[in-house]
Amino acid sequence: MTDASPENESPTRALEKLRQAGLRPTRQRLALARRLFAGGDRHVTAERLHSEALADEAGVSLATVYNTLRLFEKAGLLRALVVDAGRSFFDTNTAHHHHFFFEETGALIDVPGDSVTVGALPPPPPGTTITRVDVVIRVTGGCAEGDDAGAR
Amino acid sequence: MTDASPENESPTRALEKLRQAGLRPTRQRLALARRLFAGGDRHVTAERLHSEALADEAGVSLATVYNTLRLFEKAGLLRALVVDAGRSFFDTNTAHHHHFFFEETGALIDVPGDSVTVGALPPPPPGTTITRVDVVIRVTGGCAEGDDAGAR
DNA sequence: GGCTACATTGGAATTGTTCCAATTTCATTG
DNA sequence: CAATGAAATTGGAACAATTCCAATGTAGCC
Repeated sequence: MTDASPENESPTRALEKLRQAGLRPTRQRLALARRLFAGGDRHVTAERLHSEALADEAGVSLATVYNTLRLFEKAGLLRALVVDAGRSFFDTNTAHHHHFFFEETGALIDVPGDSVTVGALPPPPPGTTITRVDVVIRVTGGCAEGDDAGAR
Repeated sequence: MTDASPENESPTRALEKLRQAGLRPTRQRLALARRLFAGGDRHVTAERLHSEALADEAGVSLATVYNTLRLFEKAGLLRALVVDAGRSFFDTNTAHHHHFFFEETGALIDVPGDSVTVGALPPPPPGTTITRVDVVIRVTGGCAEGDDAGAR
């Protein structure tokens, strides 16, 4: 990741995401967006993203990581989710889907495809609307290998 | 849930819970257990239980509330759940069930009966075992009235 | 009653996150 | 290309929830 090479596509994907959300493409945001959206779907904590981003040319402060993550979330680029006490994960997959959570390692991975089906939903309490249904499948054992394994 | 005691008074129920879990029935534990198990199912945060317990004759410190909640959880008397960033709820209903979460108020209530059915579960990642499946139905609007409404 | 192991406690320490005021960068316009 | 105002970034302080710790208190047993 030197200067923006015109023919390289990964830097462009990040930029596109920012444009699409109408956010000013600053150096820091690009660095973070690149880490978030370059590969496949990810589940990151702020701390982890920060420590990764320290390696990037443009240093990014922890405060900015938090600002940016919340910003991206508001812009619909990320989905926040809380599974474990005292930590938020940000999921780059904003489509409707569910998760496996490895209790030992604290890792989180997507449940493949539509292999979880929530049958009949109960009627929401009067006057309320369902915004989202989260299914978390907690598992133990095995050596979990999500993209966040070892984050604990 | 299994054995009905001869004289099920609320104070006794708490004592029974402690006995059944093999925990020493101290004044503080009894006070907390009474608040937790006297009525129907509850979802409390440590802070809330603490502020309630301050009204009891035997004052209970916040540290003890935390100790006790974790202890009760380990003993299977409570189930911890995390829905919102930075707060744990303790659920007195340890049976398998799911929740509505009111995004505005931060309240949590049980989903009635078995009205949520999780259809086919995906195979857990190799080498792991499913310990639990949590379904959280997030709702907005309406004036949420769980037993924790206003806790925010 | 006295012993010992376990409980409780206040307060300090930790952790994850937000807030804030000062500085830097971005994009625009002259 | 320099000046300019708005928006972004930053370090560090502030915060909230929780855990840790060492000192003190209590339950249950001989």
